[in-house]
Amino acid sequence: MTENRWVSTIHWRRPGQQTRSQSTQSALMDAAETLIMEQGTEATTIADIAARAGFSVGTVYHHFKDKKALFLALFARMTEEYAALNRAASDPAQWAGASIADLLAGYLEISLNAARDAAAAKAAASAVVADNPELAAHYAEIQASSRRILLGMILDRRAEIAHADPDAAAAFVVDQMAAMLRARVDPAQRAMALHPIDDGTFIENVVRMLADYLDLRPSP
Amino acid sequence: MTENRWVSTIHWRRPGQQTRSQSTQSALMDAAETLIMEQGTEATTIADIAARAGFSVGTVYHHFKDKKALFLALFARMTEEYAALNRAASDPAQWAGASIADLLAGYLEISLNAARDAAAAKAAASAVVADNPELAAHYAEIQASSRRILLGMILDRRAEIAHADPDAAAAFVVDQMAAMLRARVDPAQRAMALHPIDDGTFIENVVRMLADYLDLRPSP
DNA sequence: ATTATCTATAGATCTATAGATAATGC
DNA sequence: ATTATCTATAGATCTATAGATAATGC
Repeated sequence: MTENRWVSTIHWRRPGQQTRSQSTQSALMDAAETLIMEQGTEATTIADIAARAGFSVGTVYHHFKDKKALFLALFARMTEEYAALNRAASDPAQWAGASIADLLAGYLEISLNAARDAAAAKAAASAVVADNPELAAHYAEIQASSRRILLGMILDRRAEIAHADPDAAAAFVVDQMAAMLRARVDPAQRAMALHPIDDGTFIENVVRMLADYLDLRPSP
Repeated sequence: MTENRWVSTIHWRRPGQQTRSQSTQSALMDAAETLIMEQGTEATTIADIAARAGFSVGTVYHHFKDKKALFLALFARMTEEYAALNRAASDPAQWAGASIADLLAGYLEISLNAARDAAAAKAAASAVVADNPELAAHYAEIQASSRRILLGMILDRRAEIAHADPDAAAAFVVDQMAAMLRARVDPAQRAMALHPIDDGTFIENVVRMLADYLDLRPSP
């Protein structure tokens, strides 16, 4: 084994070195992601992952130091995708002229789309975090940062808020919106809904509820 | 081994037969519950459970047919406790004279208290359900039934609702309240909150938000 | 006598590695 | 020549059982 084949903190193969093998790594990670979502982390064996991706057990260990390294790589991949989405969505220029209600609706729409596209990645990342408490803080911070950005953009439009305590009300609204979004996106929670509605209706009504609470009025 | 020692569908020891051994069963189940919450179902071994409860591996198998039976027993125990709480809380007599806002606040308060008391049981039950998809429907139904009862009680007071579509609005409100409650109770989600508030403030503001959405007015 | 518990272990998995073979790069 | 892959397997766990011993019940 060559030196420095594994980045020490996040033990997977340094990307870009062997372009040829990257598709194998992706295939293994995709397989792991799907299997974790189907049956959880512990029940997902290396042999399972190899078979699902169409490789052998040895190949998995050629690309990843051990099982944990593969799972950490999965977490890092999901994290990066999320951060990229976040950067794109929180570009202030994109929201010039938008009202608070526009911001809320936009956040909900972007999040619902992302959740649909990256359902497997998110579910797998959650499962990995559950088994690796050392990641929990980082994961929480990633989630919180996107909300903090939204909160900042809302508070830039504080003049629209007629609620007696705009700062507390805005933070409350962002937290509760996140809770409603989470329940909407989590299949287990969604199965318990009394009243199935489509995404458009969901967004519309959540925004109305939050806007009423903030007591929004057109900015001067 | 005697015949019929295990109830076939839910494979654990028929209760009441050997009163003497029930405390052992409870101790094993309590240990399993704690361990599952700490490290998940797969990582929790029979040896772990036995050691935590102060018994040997053989004892676990004397009381439970296999690992799955122990987990199903845990699920059933939590289910029964939840159903009992539900029966108590949904007694219409208890809510005579209550407004819709009172109902919402009451539901939130009861749920928060129950969640605090039964955090381990709920977390363990969720983990068990995640590994046993055949339970998911039953679990969802249990959760949904408590919401359905609440919805029924709200609709009995339909006259208070000035929203254009009282039925849809009430169902939406109950679903979103459940989402906010869930986020409040789940430690992982709670860690991401931007704005930490105490239970009383949480209840007060959620009720205000939901009441505004329903556009409640005093019943005639 | 019957039930509860313990000790010891067989059998089944699963992780990770060693060593051989096939595919690419210079 | 170097990297990717496969096959085969050692070593570590973990589940579940068999058989012996201790504790209770009649």
